[in-house]
Amino acid sequence: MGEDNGTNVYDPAMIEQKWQQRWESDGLYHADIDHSQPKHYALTMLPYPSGDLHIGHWYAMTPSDARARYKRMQGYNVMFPMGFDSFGLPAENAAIQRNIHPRIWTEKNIEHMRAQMKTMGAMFDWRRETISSDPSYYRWTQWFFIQLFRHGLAYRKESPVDWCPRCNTTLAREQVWGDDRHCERCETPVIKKNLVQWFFKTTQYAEEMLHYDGIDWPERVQNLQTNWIGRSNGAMVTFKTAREGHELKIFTTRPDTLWGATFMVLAPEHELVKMITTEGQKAEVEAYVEEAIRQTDIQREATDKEKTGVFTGAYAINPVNGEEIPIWIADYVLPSYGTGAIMAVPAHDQRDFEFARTFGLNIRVVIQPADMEPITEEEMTEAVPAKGTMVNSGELSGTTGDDTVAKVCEWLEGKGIGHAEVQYRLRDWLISRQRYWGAPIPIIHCPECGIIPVPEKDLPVRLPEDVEWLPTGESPLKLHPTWKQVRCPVCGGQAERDTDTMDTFMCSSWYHLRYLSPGYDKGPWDPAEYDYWMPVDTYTGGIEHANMHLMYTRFFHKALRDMGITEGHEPMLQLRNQGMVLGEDSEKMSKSRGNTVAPDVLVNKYGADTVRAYLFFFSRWSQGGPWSYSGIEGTSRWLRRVWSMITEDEDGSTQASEDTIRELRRKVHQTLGSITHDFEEFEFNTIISSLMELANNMAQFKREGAYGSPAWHEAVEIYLKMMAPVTPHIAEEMWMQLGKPYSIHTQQWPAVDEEAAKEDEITLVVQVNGKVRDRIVVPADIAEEDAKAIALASEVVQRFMEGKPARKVVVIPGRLVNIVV
RNA sequence: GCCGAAGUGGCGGAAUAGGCAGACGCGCACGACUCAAAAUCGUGUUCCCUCGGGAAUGUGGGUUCGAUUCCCACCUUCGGCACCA
Repeated sequence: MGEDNGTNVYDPAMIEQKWQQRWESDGLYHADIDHSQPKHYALTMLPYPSGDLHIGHWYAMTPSDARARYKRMQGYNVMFPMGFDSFGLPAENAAIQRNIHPRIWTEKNIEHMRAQMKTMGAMFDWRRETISSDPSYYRWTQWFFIQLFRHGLAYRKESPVDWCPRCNTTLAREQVWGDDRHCERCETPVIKKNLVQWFFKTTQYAEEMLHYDGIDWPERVQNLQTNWIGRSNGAMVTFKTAREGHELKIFTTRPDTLWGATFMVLAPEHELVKMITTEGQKAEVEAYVEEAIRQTDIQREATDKEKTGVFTGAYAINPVNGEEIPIWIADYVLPSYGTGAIMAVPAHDQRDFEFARTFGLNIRVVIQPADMEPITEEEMTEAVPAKGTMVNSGELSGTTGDDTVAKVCEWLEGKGIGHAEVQYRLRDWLISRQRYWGAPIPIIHCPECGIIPVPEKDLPVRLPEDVEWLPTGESPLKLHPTWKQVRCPVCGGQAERDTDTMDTFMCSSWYHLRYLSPGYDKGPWDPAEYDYWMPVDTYTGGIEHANMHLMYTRFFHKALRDMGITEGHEPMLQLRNQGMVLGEDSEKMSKSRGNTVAPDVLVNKYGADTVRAYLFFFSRWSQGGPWSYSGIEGTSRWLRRVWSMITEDEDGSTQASEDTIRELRRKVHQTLGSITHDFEEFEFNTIISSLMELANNMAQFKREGAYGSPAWHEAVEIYLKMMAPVTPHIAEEMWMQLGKPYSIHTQQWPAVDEEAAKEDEITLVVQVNGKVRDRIVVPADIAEEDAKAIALASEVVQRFMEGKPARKVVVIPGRLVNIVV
């Protein structure tokens, strides 16, 4: 063993480069269809090519890689692809600031990041690399748009949408964050604009997306998605205006309070406002509407502000009791939820209560909770939202119990004035972006024929190369002199292309499908590849995508399923989320804080294996946490120790005792058992601790003369196989130095020898009144009675029993005896 | 306000079908090697103590022979949603 010059020091830079080249030239990580093996599609979220790989990328990708490698050693045919989500704004900003074409900027970044990524030593099959800004990719993104359009799932409408004044584009609801409603990307507060935009009907799948049957996704993600979809049960009830008899539908979750409705409120934007406002109220109403629309969402949605509103002069008839009640408008009613109109029940809804008190409107109690004193309108200081017995509610007075709402719905239905209804908070997905660097929306606007999809044979609709960005902030596609000029595919007349591009989340909704066959040109993917690899077995990535990418991709899959394009109900069976690596100051890493950690520098100093191992080790993967430069020294030390333990001969000629050999094998197989479990559960930190612990034990056994024994050879072989997924280079190098067949990464994951792992002796813990008083080494299979006898015989135990008789003795076989006196 | 997650040594974190709290690592201390230092190796390291023990997993209760783990209430931190009818 050892190098020619006699020294054999661990030189990560040398061995990592060597093996990366060898693996690549051998195509060791190529994943091809092989029906003789079970498949495993492992996927980690693809990065945006920002230009520099940061430690967060390593944190997301290398554990995912280790898991994929483990699966491969378990006998699965594993595909682990990588690509780039390469459309998006930063490319365009670079174009504006530095006068580089977004395509060139993106290509350069991809090239650089690909090279950086290769230093990770991950098992990416680069033949399957997919780049979403490539025309061969966005051709199919556009094709999907057309399929959605044909199936009525893509539509255009004018509505008030969120506009980022800095990015000069509209944003989806999910991309507007925080109390100040800022742009997810540049943090500028958004404003509202009334624009005609394309939407996808995500709401059509709201109900289905609430169900997570058959998928193993974290509760947390399910929770976030469920909250975001925001299902609420209630009733739809039709009121009518008193004079003209206009229908006025409202949604309520409390139909049991219908008899307490003393007025109605419409959103200022409600279509009926103009029609019903009386001549006398017109001026006041118009002024209010104008003011409401002018306000920003933040001003308008501030929950702590005083209630404002205006009477329309009109009245509605409450269908449950025929009462005439006034119709007001107020900005606390949102146009975008329910029907944009409510019945107001001030006695039982705090918002309505405040409104009623501000404007002196009637309050009527119609619910009496069981555990409260009888409530009266005069004495109320706040609304009583609790459920209870219906009172003052005509023939339904006295109705009570958990099913009150259901009973009322049934009654409403019988009368033909309403029915049970479900509302969702989820909105349709706004996908139009007024920017250049995205997939052009493949639509032609013809003055004669209307909205016409680009014929599939004409796809892709390519982005023009010769573009310039004007300070107006408008999209170069709109300003381009000729690009939008096109013949209508139907009538042949002069028409115009849609100059908007698609939200990049559209590109990432199906990238996992393009990996199947990135070069395929007869369809978005090769059906044979689809049949073998789909669905994705394990998907890993950041939790921040719970309400964006992960919802869009589910929507996309379900929509395609209903068109007969995909199969199954979900695209990704198992999802796991990593946490975030923070700076040493426990703050989020950022250049402005100066607390970033550069992986390239670390790789140069320690080698990729150490960086990988430290990232696995320092915290629970799902949790993340602060980086530590002194912490990584510990993992570096561990790898150097393992290196010398395995590659250096032992000088001494001691012969290990049988006990030592037995103990060595026991530790090895016990560790194998726990590491196997940890790989299944994504518990990477304890994989490393177990490996460290075993290395400490093995070093001890080596000193005791175990070196060179069959048990030692077995231990080393198993040790290297367990290391292989986490530190692939050093494992491969030591494997080779031991003369084992290339490659360690194609070896079978070892099986636990249960017999070897079994303990012969255990330390029996003896407690008196629940406190540990003695520890006695006994045979592992000791009988309960014997354990009890030994425990009671202990001198220490007798001292603590103080001569009192044992009232009760609890024996947990193999663990402890608790004596109660 | 609503939904969810988390509180364990000086630090990062282990341990939950209820059974030895603090694995593993960092840091620190001491020792070996060295002229010396670094590196490396070894030993120790929750706190208090009258060296018999005692206390301790955010706080207070409860269930249990026994609770970091289960139940109730509260405090703190973080994430998401929020005039959503």
